[in-house]
Amino acid sequence: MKIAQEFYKRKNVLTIAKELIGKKLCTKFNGQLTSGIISETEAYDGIIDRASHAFNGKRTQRNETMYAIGGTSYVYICYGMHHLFNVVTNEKEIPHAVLIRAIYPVDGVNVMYERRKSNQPITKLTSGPGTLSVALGINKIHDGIKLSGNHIWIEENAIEIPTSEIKITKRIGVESSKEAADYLYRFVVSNNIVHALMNKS
DNA sequence: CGTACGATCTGCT
DNA sequence: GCAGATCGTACGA
Repeated sequence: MKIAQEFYKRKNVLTIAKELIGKKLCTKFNGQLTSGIISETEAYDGIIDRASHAFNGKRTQRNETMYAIGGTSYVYICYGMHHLFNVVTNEKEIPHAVLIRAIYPVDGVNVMYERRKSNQPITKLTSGPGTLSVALGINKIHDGIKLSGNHIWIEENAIEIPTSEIKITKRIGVESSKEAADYLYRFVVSNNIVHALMNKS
């Protein structure tokens, strides 16, 4: 069951980031379905968040998609080679976003191994924001597409993650963002926990 | 135009 | 734990 757009249009990006944990991120390109349980997210709180690309209302060709309506895909290139996938939230013109930092592979696992060209154990196959994009086949060409479509979407929880297993920490890689470096905007459940929960049911 | 810098990953130690 | 890879993007001249 695909998540309704109302979910993404809500105002509190932290709530959305936390609730995305346990949901299933899916892609389908050339008829190949791949998906995984979202196990790590980070919230980027718009123009008042120094770590956000849209801090202080900054608006450029790269981050234009952040100003789109909630439920839009925002993909940008990081360190010149990694395609990072975000979900835009809130209303149009309000540049909130949630970075998906890790998933636990579910559908199309063999396809994901091929795309990654790696023999990692399954808990490590898509455990970072760059690697999950490779595995799911997400590129910059998918920047700006709607999650209500049939290429990239998110489905309701496949499993329930106990709240006690979700850790809340500072965000990764934003040390230089002054006060924003200390915000507790990261939500994470270990892929080992997800692995155990998946194999129980 | 030229330059500096990342919301990272990998492999080696 | 750390250095190196690697290049699109932003921004100043």
